Amino acid sequence: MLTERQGNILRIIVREYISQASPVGSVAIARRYGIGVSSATIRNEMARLEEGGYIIRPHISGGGIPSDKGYRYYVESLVQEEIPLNEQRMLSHQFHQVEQELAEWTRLAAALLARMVSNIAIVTSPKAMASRVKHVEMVTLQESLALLILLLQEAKLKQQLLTFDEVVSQEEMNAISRKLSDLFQDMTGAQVMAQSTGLSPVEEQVKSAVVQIMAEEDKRRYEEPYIEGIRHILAQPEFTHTQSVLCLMEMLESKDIARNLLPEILTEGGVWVIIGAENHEDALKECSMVITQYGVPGEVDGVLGVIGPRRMPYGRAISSVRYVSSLMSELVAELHTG
Amino acid sequence: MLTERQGNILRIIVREYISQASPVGSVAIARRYGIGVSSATIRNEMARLEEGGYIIRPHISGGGIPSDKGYRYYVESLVQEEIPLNEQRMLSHQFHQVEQELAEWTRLAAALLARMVSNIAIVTSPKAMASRVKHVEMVTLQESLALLILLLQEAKLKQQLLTFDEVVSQEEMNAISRKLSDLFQDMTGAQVMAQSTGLSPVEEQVKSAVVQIMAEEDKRRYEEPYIEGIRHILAQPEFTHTQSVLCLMEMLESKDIARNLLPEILTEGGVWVIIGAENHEDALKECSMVITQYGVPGEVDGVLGVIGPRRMPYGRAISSVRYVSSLMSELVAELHTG
DNA sequence: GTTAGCACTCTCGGGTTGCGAGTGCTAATG
DNA sequence: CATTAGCACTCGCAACCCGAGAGTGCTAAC
Repeated sequence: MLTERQGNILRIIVREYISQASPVGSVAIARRYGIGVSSATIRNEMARLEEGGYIIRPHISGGGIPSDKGYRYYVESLVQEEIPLNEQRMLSHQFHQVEQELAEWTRLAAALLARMVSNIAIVTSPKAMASRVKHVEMVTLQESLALLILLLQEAKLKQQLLTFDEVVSQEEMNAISRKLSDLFQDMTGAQVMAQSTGLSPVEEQVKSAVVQIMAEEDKRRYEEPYIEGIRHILAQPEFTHTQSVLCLMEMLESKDIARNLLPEILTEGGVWVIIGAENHEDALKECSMVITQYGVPGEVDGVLGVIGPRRMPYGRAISSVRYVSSLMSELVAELHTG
Repeated sequence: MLTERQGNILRIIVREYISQASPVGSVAIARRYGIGVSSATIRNEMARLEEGGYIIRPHISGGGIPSDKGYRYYVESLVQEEIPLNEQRMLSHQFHQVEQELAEWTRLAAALLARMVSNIAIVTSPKAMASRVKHVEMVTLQESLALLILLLQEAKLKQQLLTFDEVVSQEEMNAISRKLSDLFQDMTGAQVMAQSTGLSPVEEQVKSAVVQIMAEEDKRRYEEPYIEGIRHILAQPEFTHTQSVLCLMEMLESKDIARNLLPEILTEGGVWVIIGAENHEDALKECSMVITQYGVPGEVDGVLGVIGPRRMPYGRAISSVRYVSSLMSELVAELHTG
C-alpha cells in the first residue's frame, strides 16, 4: 500500500527521529539524504503518509514524527541485523568470566543488555514448567532450628528455616536428608505431596515444607526480574519533564511485572516488538518493548528484553536481545540436561 | 551561639521548607506561627542566621532556605522520636509473615523503609566479619559436572558449578560431602586453605573452590545492596528538572556503592545523618543520608539507610531507620547464635 | 529591643514580537 | 502526468517586557 518511495521516506523519517528526537521536515530530508527529488515532492509524499496514519504532525506546521503504525512499518521492513563478531566474542567471554551461577548469569545478562542498547533491560531467571527435586539437605543451626536446603533442577537453590518440636541431632538430620533426597529425587511438587508412607513426624514436617516451596515456585509464572539501566531512560529527552516516567518507575518497582508484561509472549517464540499503545499496560503506552523468551523449549524458560521510549534503536535492540537470549539459552541448556 | 529565639525561627524555617519546598519569608513565619513577635523582628533574626551561615537566600530578595549547617543544627536539636506502637507492630508482623530467609528479610526491610519515608532505601545483607563454613554439599548434575553448595554462618548459601576431569558418582560425592563438611566445619577461609593432608584430587578441587568462594565473600566489605523507592525521589520537585538525579542513579546502579558510602559508619554505632556536602561522594552532594549499622556487634553486620534530598523528614527518617535496624538485628541474632 | 512604614529588589506569569523552519497551494516545466 | 520552483502563510521558540506579588533592608518612632 506504500510505494517504494513512500517507504523510503518513512524509513528516513523514523531513523532521523530516532536519532534526533525532534520532528523531521521535508527540507531536511531532501538536503541530508539526496534522493534525486525535491522537498516539494517529499512534502506531497509526507501528506500521503499522514493520511495513511504513518506519521503525525505534533504541530500544524513543522515536521512529522512516526506514529505507532509508522514505527511498526519500519520494524517490519528491517533486515535482520547481526551483532558484530568481535562484540559477540566479548559478550560470550564475559559470561564465562563470571561465577558459574544462574543468578549471576541472569544479572549479567541484564547489565549487558542495558549497556548495549542504552535503555532499561529486564531479565527473569529461567524457570522450569514444573520444578523437580534434585537434592534435599537439612543442616542443624541450633538445637531445634534447622535450615532446609532444596536444590531444584536448573541448579536453583531454595532455603527455608524450620523449627522442630523435638531436638534433632545433625546425625539424624543427615539420615533424614539422605532418605528424603533419594525418595523425592526428580519428583514434582504433586508427586512429593503424594508420598506419605513411613515418614516420621520430623520427616513429615520437612516434606510439607518442600511441597510448599515447590508450590510457590510453580505458582508464580516468572520470577521477579532483574532490571538494569534505569539511568538511561532518565537521560532521554521525552522523559525528563513528563511524569509518565513516574508511572513507569512505579510499574517497574511493583513486583507483578511478570504477570502484566508477558501474556502474548508465551504462545510463540521469536523476538517480539511491542510499540507504544500496543502495550496493554497503561504505564507502558509511551514505551516500546523488545522481548523474547529463552531457555529450553517446553522445559524451562525465562523472559528477557528491553524497555525504552518508542524512539528506540530497534535494529540494535532486536539483535542484542536475540543474541543475549541465545547465550542464556545455551547456559541454561547445559544446566538442564543434567 | 544561637539565642533561643533564633533557634526557634531556624527550626520553623527548616520544617516549613521541608514540607513546602519553597523559600520561606519572614512574613509567612510571623503569620503562620504566632510567636509574639512581628515580621520585622524575624527579619532581623534571619539576617543573623544568614550571617551565621545557617540559612541561604537563593535570590537576593525572597525567603531563606536552610544551608547544610542549618539542617545540621535542626537535626542535632531534634528530640528522639519514636515510631507509633501500632505501626511497630505492623512492621514486625510483616517480617514474620514472609518466608524465613535472610535475603527475603533484607529485601523486605528495603521495601518497608522506602515506603515509610517516601525516599530511596538501601539495605545490605548482613555479613560476618570472617565467614565460617557451616556445611558443604556436592550434588552431581551431569557425569563430570557437579554443583558445590556451601552453607556459611548466618544461613548464607553459596553455589558454584564444578567440572571434574574424572567421572564421579553421586555415592562418591556424598562421601566427599560428608568428609569435607566435617573437616571444614566452622573454619574460616584461611583455615580451610591450610587443610591439606590426605585429600584426593577431586577433594582438592572442591577445597580450592571453597577457599575461593570464601575469599571473595570476605573481600567485599558489603554485599551489593537492595535498593528500593527510586520512584519516590523522581517525584521530588528538586529532582524533576536537574540532571543531578542522573548522577545519583548512576551511582546507585554502579556496583561499588558499599565502598563509597560507608567509611565513617564503620567506626561507631548509632544512626548517622549525613547532610548534603558532608557527603564525600560528588553524586550525593545534593542529597542527605540517614544510615546505621545493624547486626551483632563485632560478629556480623550490615548497613541500612535512607537516601533523599536534603529536604527530608529527618525525624521520621531517623526513627524509621533505627526501628528497622533493631528488627533486622534481632532476626540476624537469632540466626547467628546457631 | 521592638515595631511600623517605606522604598527597593527580585521572581514569576502572561503577553508580544521577530526569527526560523516548515507547510500547502499554484503555476510552470520536462 | 509527475515533478518542481516560488510564495504566502502558519506555527513554535526564545527573547523581551511588564506588572503584580512577595520579601527585604533601612530608618525613625515607640
